Amino acid sequence: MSPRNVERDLLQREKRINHILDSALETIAVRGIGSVSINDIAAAAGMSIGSMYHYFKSKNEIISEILRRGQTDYGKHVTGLSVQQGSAQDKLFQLCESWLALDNSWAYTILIHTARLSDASSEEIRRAVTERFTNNLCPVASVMEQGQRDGHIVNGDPLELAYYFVSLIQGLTLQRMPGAEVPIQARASSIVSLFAAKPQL
Amino acid sequence: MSPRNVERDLLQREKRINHILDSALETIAVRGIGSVSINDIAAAAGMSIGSMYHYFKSKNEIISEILRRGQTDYGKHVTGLSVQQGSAQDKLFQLCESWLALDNSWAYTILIHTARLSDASSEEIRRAVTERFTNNLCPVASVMEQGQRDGHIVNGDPLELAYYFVSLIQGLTLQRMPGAEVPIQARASSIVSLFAAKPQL
Amino acid sequence: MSPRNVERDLLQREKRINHILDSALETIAVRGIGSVSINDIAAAAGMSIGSMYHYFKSKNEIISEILRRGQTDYGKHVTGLSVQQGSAQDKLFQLCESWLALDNSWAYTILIHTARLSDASSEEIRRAVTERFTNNLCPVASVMEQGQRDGHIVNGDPLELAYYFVSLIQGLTLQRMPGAEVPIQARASSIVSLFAAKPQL
Amino acid sequence: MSPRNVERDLLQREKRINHILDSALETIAVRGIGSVSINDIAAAAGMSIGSMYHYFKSKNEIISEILRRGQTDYGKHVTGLSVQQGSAQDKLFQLCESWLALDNSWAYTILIHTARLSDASSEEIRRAVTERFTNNLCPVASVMEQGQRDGHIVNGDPLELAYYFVSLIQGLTLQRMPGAEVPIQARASSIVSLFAAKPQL
DNA sequence: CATGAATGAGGGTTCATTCAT
DNA sequence: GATGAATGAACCCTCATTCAT
Repeated sequence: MSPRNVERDLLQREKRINHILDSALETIAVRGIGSVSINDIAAAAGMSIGSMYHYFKSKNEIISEILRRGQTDYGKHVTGLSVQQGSAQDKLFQLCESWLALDNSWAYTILIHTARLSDASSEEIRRAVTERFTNNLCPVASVMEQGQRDGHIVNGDPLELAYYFVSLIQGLTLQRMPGAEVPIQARASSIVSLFAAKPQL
Repeated sequence: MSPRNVERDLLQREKRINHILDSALETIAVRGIGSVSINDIAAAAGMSIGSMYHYFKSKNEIISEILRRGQTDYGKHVTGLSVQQGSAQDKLFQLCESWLALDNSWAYTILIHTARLSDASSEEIRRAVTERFTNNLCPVASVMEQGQRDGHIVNGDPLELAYYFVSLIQGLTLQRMPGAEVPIQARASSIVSLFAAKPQL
Repeated sequence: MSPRNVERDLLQREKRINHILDSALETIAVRGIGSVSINDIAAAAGMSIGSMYHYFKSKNEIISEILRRGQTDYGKHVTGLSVQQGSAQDKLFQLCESWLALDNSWAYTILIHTARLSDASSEEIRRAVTERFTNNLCPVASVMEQGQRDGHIVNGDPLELAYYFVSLIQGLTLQRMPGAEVPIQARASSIVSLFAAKPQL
Repeated sequence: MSPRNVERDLLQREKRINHILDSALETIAVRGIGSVSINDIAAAAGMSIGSMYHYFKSKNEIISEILRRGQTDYGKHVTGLSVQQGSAQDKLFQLCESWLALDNSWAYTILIHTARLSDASSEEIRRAVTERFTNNLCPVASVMEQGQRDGHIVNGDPLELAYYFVSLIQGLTLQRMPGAEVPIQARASSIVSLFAAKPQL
């Protein structure tokens, strides 16, 4: 009736959506994306199947939204990092560490890769994921640039270096799938040092 | 007793098996591993569903065999490379190039990652894939070692360096999924140079 | 060419048929009729699937033949028993004992019941089995009659008594399915005594 | 929260479950347990295949439930009979009559036997059926005991006598499979008289 | 809005039977 | 005769989605 009710309803809706997405991500992280059904997500969110379809058009949209949220959050995070005080190496080191930690971000990375690899996800999802991935390279590239200006980072196109850096990290993340871990330790300092400037004799 | 040419039958069987595996790989490469059904594979191979089960115990076994074949072949390839004449840098360069080329090996890499990521593949498959992956790191590590002896490759545990090198390449491969390609060029020479020795001043 | 070869061929064929039937019965006895495939029978007989269809028109015919053989053999056995020397009670006792023993005859009984119960067996099989079953009651009925003449067996239509006797035994056999045995001991002497004459006061 | 009438839903669910079980039993009675598919049961119940799996976890569970219901109902029936007024012979007579009538109980008996014989039913089902069968012997045994106290029933372990009595009835039931009936009339009075006391001279 | 029963296409798998060799 | 590869219909079961309540 009153505008306040409408507003409150919208807030309520937003909260529900976030709750569903959180529950879904949690479930997917534990059980894998392929074997998670709408039923499972609904159960995890403590809601009915029907409600899922009030908030999302399809299962695909849920996955899509999880990815969008995750990548957007990561984008903010890495952008924040890039404009911080500190050396480029420190920033790359932090990025490495936070990625190699097997926390939430890890589940996101796996999910992102799965989404891009899987034909279960639509062409549209795959394109959007890739686009955001590419955009998220920019802050890393600017860190590389900063490092080059300071003489700490190897020469070359900063975006290309960022591309290698992120691909390396993501490649490593893949090797750490629970239940199929490669028994080799990855160390952030070693990784960063690969990108260190090579002084000319 | 047996009026059939047993030897020829065995050859025929082997040929059929290879044909199925090839068809399956091709189909998976195009359509993705998750949504490829036995039906699809049978159609691609030009055979009936029932025939699939003459040659393989289950769909899982087909996937499993594709992976085994691919990883074994790659293992031979990289081992051969490691014992060749030539500088370590050349060898890494060749490895890069052959990987970044979007040929068959690319489809294998995707398949391997998907298999490791997907909960559709059984625990057993994931473990076997990871084990072979780890074993295949050894020849690369020996190339790293050779390079270090020659003063061309950066210091550090050779196996760890190999781990980074391969992860980097594989990470890049992921970014090149058809239909979702990151619009950045990866260049083998740049990648190899990350692993180049850093002369001390 | 020569008549002797034809004759020998026929003998060979008969031997093969018996071999198949024996192997099939053995397999069925162990694994149950429902889960035994032509493939299994062929393997047990050490022959090829194709050969099965040289000797039998269908799987149904194999089952059918096993039943026919088994019931015919049993018919001979019980007829022999009925014309032997000895008291009616002794004969019934022997019949009981041989039936309650968990030997080959037990597997036949189960098979017969399964065939009669199962819709997997055709109407035709079921009718044939029932007809042979009914015929095989006659020798038992004649034993009952003998017992009545001697004053040892209860009054009543001998065929009806035989029907009860055999049904009782068969009912008991069912209760002794391996893996689902009723934990009560059946004793031949008690069973026979149910059919003992009831002296009038 | 829930705009639906929860209580009515639960009632509806119960009704549906019973409807499915009834339809399934009917279908099985006509077509046999082995060749009844989920499809058949769904068709008989006028529902979709998917719905079956809303109400039951598996085909096995449907069979299991039919058996449980049937045996439990029978257990109540026979227990009620055993504590009624009347002579033991009357009670056995009634039991015989109700069993030999080719009504619903007949289908249950066949189903029970088939379940115990068939390897299609799981080990678990077979065990449960047998256990309930054994328990259901007790009321019959107590009738036997009553008869012995009154001097109307033959001597011997009451449970063993009950075992024979029930096995006899069940054996007879088997001989009356529609389409394969043994052409001999079974009469309740004759059967009961087999268990009558045998006066000592 | 909330609910969960209903749907049915599609998944992997089995197996009796046929037939070219 | 002997063989076993090939077939394809049928099995049980899953699950994204719809819709009456």
